[in-house]
Amino acid sequence: MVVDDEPSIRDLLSASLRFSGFEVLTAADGYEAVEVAERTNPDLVVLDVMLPDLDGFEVARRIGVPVLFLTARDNTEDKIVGLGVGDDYVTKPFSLEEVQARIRAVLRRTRGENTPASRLRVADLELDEEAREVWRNGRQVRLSPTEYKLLHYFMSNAGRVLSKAQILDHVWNYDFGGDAGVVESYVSYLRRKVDDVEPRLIHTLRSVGYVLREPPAG
Amino acid sequence: MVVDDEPSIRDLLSASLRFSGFEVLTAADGYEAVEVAERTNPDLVVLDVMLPDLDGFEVARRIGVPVLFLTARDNTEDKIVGLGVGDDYVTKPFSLEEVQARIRAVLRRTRGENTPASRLRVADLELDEEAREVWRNGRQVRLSPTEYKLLHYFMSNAGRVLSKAQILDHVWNYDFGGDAGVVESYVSYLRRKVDDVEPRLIHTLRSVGYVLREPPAG
DNA sequence: GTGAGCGTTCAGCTATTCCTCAGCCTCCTG
DNA sequence: CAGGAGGCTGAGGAATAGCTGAACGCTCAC
Repeated sequence: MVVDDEPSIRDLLSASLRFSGFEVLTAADGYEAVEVAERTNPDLVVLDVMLPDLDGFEVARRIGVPVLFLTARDNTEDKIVGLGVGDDYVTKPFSLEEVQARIRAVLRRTRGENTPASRLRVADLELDEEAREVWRNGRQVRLSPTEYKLLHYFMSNAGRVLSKAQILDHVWNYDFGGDAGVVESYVSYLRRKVDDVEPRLIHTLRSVGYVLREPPAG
Repeated sequence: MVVDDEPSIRDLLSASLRFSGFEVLTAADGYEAVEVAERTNPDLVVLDVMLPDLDGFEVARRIGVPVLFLTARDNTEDKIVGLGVGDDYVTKPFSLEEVQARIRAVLRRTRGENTPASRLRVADLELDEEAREVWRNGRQVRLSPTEYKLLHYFMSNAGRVLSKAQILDHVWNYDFGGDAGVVESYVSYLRRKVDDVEPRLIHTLRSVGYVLREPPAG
């Protein structure tokens, strides 16, 4: 369930989550959130701390399911203490990759240990979501947060062609004002760090985008 | 079994204990506690001294299973010590690490000596829960209470990435109002005391958190 | 009362990271 | 083959997260 009073945020999140295969309900304020949660018992609630009526914490306390808080990065950032066990928070403005990663982490934590180890693999490139580690050709690679998010996006969409605009929308914060040049920079960083051996996995499709995939045998 | 009339405390404790693998029942007042305890015969009861109906001492007397008392840091604390009731106690506000440590200690004591010596180990870093002793590289290290709790939390979650918020929620009291800077300070203390030799075990994941683990061979 | 140990805050410093930009390269087209 | 659009990447400046020494109270034991 997604709870935010700003429709743009609500739509952004629910569309992105639905696309990733989640079933999503939404609520625009605290009372509606409590009501819907009690009726449907969602697995997880993405919850803005700042709601017009009830405080986000109050909502969380009342509905008693795992929560991922959304909070502004201003003065109150550090006030997010007293999270329930397994809960987490993300600061606005966020990136969709960030939110989805946190959601999966919370679900993994609260659903118990039966969740399979989350490990993405394409050829000899491996990414461990839990440990946040990346390996290429048996060698561990150190990535900065943005590099990691970008590679994660590539790997969870391996074989799919991604335009720079798509990449920007998922990996960068939703308020990012710059142009797509930054994507080129980070693709360049990634190539140097994880794609400097054969077979090359990150391919440029001129004036279309990029794709990460194992080249065909031929 | 967790007995407290405040829902937030009840939820905090039961979620945390469930996550650690305990089976948890809850009760909100004294009569319910006695009733549930008689029916289910729990291994241990975490019991608030101050209940709306029955006195916590009275509940403990009636149900006759090992008890960990929760109490305010006031004269009832002295009462517990004076009466010699209960098997141990923790003062509110507590930290989850504290409560879990006490629970395990009580269970170890009341279940007899068959419990294996609880000793955590990561590389040449060792922690003896019973003796509350820490060794690195064959050398014993003296830690303050908070340093010990933090290291214990790290070691029981070795290999798992922990955010500062998570650390704050487990190691610090639930009413702690400060910001996450204090975690950085304590990580710094720990590094100086137990992580000043190779291989380094406490690793910073910038803008994500920390992880304690043996660095991979690669 | 006094001193030691402890918890917490804070500020200066360092290292990392992010982003922009400009120049060069590559590919495509005519 | 010339030109241009699109792409690549090194350099650099600004912002940020994290580290740590120092200071300040608080508690507790003596």
